[in-house]
This record gives sequence, C-alpha cells and structure tokens, in this order.
Amino acid sequence: MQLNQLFERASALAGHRFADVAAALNIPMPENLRRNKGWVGQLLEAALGASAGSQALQDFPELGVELKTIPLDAQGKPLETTFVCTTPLVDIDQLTWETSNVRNKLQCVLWIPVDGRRDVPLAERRIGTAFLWQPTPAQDAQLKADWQEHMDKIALGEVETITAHQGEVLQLRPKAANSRVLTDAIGPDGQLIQTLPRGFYLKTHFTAQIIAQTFEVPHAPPAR
DNA sequence: TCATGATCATGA
DNA sequence: TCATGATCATGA
Repeated sequence: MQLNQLFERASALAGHRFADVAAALNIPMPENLRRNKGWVGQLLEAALGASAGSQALQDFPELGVELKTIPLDAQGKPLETTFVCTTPLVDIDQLTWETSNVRNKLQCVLWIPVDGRRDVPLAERRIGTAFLWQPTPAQDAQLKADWQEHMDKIALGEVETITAHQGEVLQLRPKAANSRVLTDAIGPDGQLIQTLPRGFYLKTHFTAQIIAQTFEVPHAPPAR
C-alpha cells in the first residue's frame, strides 16, 4: 500500500459512525469502552489494514507511519493523553533520542480524531478528519529534551521519583494491568529493583496544539 | 474540573 | 511478562 492510498482510505472514514464501520467489518460493538479501552483504535487498525500487530513497530512499517486515534470533546480538544510506547528501564546505556522508540513512533503519525464524548452512545460517535503529522523542528526538540530528562533519571536509578508532572510535552506514567505489576529497573545504588512498568505519553496541551495548527484556517480579511 | 495514577482486553 | 490498543475514576 502507498501512503496516498492509506491517507485516502483514512479520509474516507470521516463522518462515519463507529457502529457502521464495525458492522461493515463484522467487528462486535461493545456498549461502552469501560472494558474495551482500545476498541476504537483496533477498529481503525482493522479498517485501514495495519499490520504490525503486537510488535514494537510502527503500524505501517513499510510506510514508516504510526496510526493514532485521538478522542476529542465537543470543543475539539483532546480528552486523553496519547500513549506512545512503553519505557525501557534496563539496558539503556546505549540508547539515544535518534534511535529511541519514541522518536521512531512519532516520526510520522496518521492522526484520526474521533468523538470521545462519554455522554454520546458509542455506536453513534463518528470518526473525524484524518491528517498526517511530522514533528516540526521545535516539536522534535521539545520531545527530545523531555525524553532525555526522563531517561537520565532512569539511568541514575531515579525512576521512582518521576511523576506525571514532569516533562513539558512528554510524560512518564504507569502502563500496566494494575499497580501490583512489577518489572526490572535500575535502583538508587545501581542495583536491580522491581518497579511498576511505565510508558511515555503525550500531554494533551501538546496534541491540542497539533490539532489547532492542522485545522486552523487562514483568517478572512477584516470586514470593512 | 481535570490531570494523575490506576486500570482493562488481548496476543505472543 | 511484555507488547499492542487505550480510557477510567478519584484525588487535588
């Protein structure tokens, strides 16, 4: 598949109800997302033929494109942060921003805004207008700075001091089935410790900015 | 009210 | 367990 073909397919989904897309693909539709949090993302993956499955790859490796749904409220603002990838906590000494999973995933993103309003039945919510995004040099620099700061702390054995408040645009938060899940990490004295698995997430003000810059229309000349 | 920390489903 | 797909729900 070519990039323009993928983009055309994604564009053609705009305005369609989740229920109709699911029916066309024979995918069962839950009442709500409470026990199916990833359902909309998986629906769109199926609709567009994403291939990577559960591998740590972009959704369309041959195109270098990552697919991300983003739930919006009635004002068109993101309702949730955007998960990027799990955070490596051991064997990180050779990692750089340039070779990081975060940069790899965010190099080119096919964003698909979706109606995230909880007061609208899932079946009636609609898909929005897809768009392709690549970080501007300024955005790339922000992401890199946050990534470097988080990874420096992790390398120093300070992962457990990191909260979601840290990072201008990229935050670190738990990414696990529940708060008892444990994985290896570097401890304060350089020893191996057990800690909650973490993931990288884009803060909503960052994705809101991406959406604003994408859909902002040139203003009309002043009336006179 | 809203973001943080907690949580849910599934496949390999 | 760890990767994918994320949203829920409560404390601040």
